[in-house]
Amino acid sequence: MTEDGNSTLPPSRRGRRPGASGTRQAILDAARARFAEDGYAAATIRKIASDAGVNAALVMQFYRSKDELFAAVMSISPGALSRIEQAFDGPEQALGERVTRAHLTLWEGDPRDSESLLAMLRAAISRPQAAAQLREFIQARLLKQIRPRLRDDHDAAVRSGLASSMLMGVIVGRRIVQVPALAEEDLESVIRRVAPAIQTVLTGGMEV
Amino acid sequence: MTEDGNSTLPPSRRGRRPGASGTRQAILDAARARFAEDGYAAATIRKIASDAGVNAALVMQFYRSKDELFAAVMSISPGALSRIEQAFDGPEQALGERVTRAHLTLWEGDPRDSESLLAMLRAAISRPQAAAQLREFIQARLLKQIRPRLRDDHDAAVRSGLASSMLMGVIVGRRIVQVPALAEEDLESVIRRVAPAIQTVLTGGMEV
DNA sequence: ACGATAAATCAACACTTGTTGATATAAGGG
DNA sequence: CCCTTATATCAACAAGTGTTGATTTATCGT
Repeated sequence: MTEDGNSTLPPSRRGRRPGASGTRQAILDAARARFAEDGYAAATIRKIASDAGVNAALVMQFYRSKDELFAAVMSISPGALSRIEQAFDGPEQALGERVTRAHLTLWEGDPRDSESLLAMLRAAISRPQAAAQLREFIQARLLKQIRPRLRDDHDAAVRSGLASSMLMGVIVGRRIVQVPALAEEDLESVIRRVAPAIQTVLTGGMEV
Repeated sequence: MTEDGNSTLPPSRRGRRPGASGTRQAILDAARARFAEDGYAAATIRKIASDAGVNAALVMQFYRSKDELFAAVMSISPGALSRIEQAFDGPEQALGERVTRAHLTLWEGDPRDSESLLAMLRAAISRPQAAAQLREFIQARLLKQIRPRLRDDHDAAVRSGLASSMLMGVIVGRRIVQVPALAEEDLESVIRRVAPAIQTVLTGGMEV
């Protein structure tokens, strides 16, 4: 006994930890979850650091500011985006159903994407920068796809903007405000109910 | 800057001001606008007080805490609510149009109401209390009206929840995210495009 | 006129936030 | 081995937050 071997003496928790840490990614994951759950303001650096099992100062050393950390979180995988774009291929008769499904599954699918989007949405409500990002997502990505299928640009912009906004509203109702009837309803059933309405907005007549 | 360097010495701006001030209402108005514009967290007592041309401590003396001030702001006038309820009277064929119009005009009408709703929506994203309030607004008020017109309760709840959420989404797109095509479009045109979709959600078939 | 009360400001507290500089430990190349 | 670099913690700052107690000035009932 009295032998101070190797195991009993790591008193100071300071300094670099042994092995490959992967801490940077852990911080990013914690940040994404926190931003999505609490919004930008309420998601403090200290909480994020704590979630990642790390000191707050380290977060600042990796990502230089809270803003840059947020920016690092705000990205949607190209794969998810292409899945949305593909939704526009096919018979126009089922356009609403495909667009609705693509949207809702993106917003409720892989946390890597859905949490980013939720965070973006939450932040868009309090931060102009995030609002601009979401605006671009809603506008450019969808408009690019919808435009060729509709008559004139202005019409296409309004229709696609409305469709995106309404689908976004469904997400807000389900995930944020958590209207009981919506939050409990399963995704497939929601899609079945919403799709015809989106179809109406996208292709339905209004000039009648 | 803006230092008033007049030579007369109007002694100490302290103490009660002459005349009936109406300051209490001014604080409430400033708070409503700030909460709607900045959200709960970013709307500081000091900013609200400054908007009302008053010291921050006075705000605390009138409304005892920031929470109570917020609660005081969160109320929609009975008149506005009854206007919404009336929207459900009439031929079912035009139900979507009336509900859409009632909603959108409420959300974009008298600032007394629309700012409260915007503030509620913004706050719902960061504060569970506000989320519950908005949930109740979306659910109870509308469900009570829609229920008699639809077959079973579950169906009615889901349909009315979806309609409200989608309309809320349109507001978010127009007022918060500010999707250009939507923000620029005038209200009447938006109603004309959205109404058929809401009609579809409320009364349209799904079992087909 | 007087005293109670309401309306207003001031100064400060206790706390949290993002951020920074110093320091400590590990990893890796020469 | 040493020296650089990446990883980690600690302590503290400056700014901003909601909130409070003391104080000053006007209003109103008696």
